[in-house]
Amino acid sequence: MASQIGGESDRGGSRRVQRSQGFAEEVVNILRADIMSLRIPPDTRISIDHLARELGVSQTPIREALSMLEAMGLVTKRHYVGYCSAPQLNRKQVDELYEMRLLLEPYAARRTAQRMTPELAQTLRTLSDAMEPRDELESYDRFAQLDAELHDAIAAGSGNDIIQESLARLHSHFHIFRARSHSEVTREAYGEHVTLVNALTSGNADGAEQAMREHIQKSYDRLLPFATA
Amino acid sequence: MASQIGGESDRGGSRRVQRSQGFAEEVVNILRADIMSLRIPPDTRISIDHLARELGVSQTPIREALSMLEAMGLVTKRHYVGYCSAPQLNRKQVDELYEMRLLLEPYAARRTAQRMTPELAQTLRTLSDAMEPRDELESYDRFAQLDAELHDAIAAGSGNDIIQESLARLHSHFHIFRARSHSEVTREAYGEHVTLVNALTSGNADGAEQAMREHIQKSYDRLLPFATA
DNA sequence: ATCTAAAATATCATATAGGAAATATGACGC
DNA sequence: GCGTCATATTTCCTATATGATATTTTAGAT
Repeated sequence: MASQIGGESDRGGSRRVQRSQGFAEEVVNILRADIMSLRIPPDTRISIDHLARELGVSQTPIREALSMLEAMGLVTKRHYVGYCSAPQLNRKQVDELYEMRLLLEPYAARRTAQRMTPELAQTLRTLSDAMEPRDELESYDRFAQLDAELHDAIAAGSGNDIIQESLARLHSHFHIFRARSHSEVTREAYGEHVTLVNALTSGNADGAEQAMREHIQKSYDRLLPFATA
Repeated sequence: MASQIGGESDRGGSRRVQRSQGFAEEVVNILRADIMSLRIPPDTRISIDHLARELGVSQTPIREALSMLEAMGLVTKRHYVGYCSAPQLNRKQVDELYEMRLLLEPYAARRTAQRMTPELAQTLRTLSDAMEPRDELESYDRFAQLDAELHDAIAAGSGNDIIQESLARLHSHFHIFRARSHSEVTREAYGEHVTLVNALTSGNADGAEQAMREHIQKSYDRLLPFATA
């Protein structure tokens, strides 16, 4: 078994949930952030009552939150055993993920280019600029966050909410796999993003579709060496 | 307010849950079946404690089940108000759904044709044959069920589990929209399915992809007259 | 008669308690 | 020393109780 999450040791008992809408939703946000940031490593037990004590709420909202995360595929459940964060993606799953991204994202980029507005162009440029690798010490977490926002903005720009939502779901699964990557990776990706955003903001549908396709393929090539199984 | 689900009147108090894995999972299956079969109409209140009394379990597993269904998008939740079955899909959502199907399913059909096995060919033929409109009185529910199984079998045949799962999710949303349809619709769809299965089982990748594309487009044309908003 | 406002009710949200299963611990025999 | 079995503990699963909020009903005034 891997390490245990939910014990009294981590987080020093600080971070309490604050009632915004409901406890369950807040717990979902906390756990999703913890899982996607790898603060909770993959395939790690998540104890209900430890978590309840740590967050200072009862077990009921915790169970609701874990049920939702289970439906999202971010945690798994075994009867009378408990919840686990989702395991690492294996090689086959990474292949499948990129196969699907290649079907959806280039098309979304094409549609977004066709529907481009000045406001969206500004948003894309801002995101792309923020990813410029000016500081070598910049964390990969930040890069991953901005990368996710950029791809989500492009998906949203396509006007198809269902595709956008599906891609967001894929991305959350994908996060579990990502490696803490090196500066050359972010530098390469930056250049591809610039090419992509240029095609998008100029309304070049063919160019945007092609740039997205190449970007995803190169992203796959960069990622593959880190594949475990 | 629309009608109320969960009262003591419907189902005559028969159908009790039987412990197989956990109550929550069983409740999810019951509610999903009820929603997809339109036994629970769209946009209908789902009361927690009524449901708990009806199924003979406490509120906790009910809440877990509803949380999962909410994450799946089959029910919506408002704080301190309760759960509702998802509303009808509007015109835009139907368009988006078919736009995405056209991206995934023809490709899946192509891959499935390339990977065809005798066992899968037999399965597809069996499903296709079962949908032959021999009996005019046959229920549309049964047709929809077989149609879902056929498309799922093709998606599974592609070898890409993530695409298969995504399509299954789309399909469950789609069920909410479907109209109780007429015999000519099932007859048309049957012919298209035969063409599709023939291309698939003969390993004709181009033909399968094209047949799937045309089938989905025609399915869209058949469905559109029923779009509400 | 209609509209407003306050009380009553129904339902949700959370907390707590007890029973059931699985896992961890330790003793015993080989 | 190693494997097996019984016990103890942990953790989960379900049920029930309490408090909070929205909705409905009802009483009163205009």
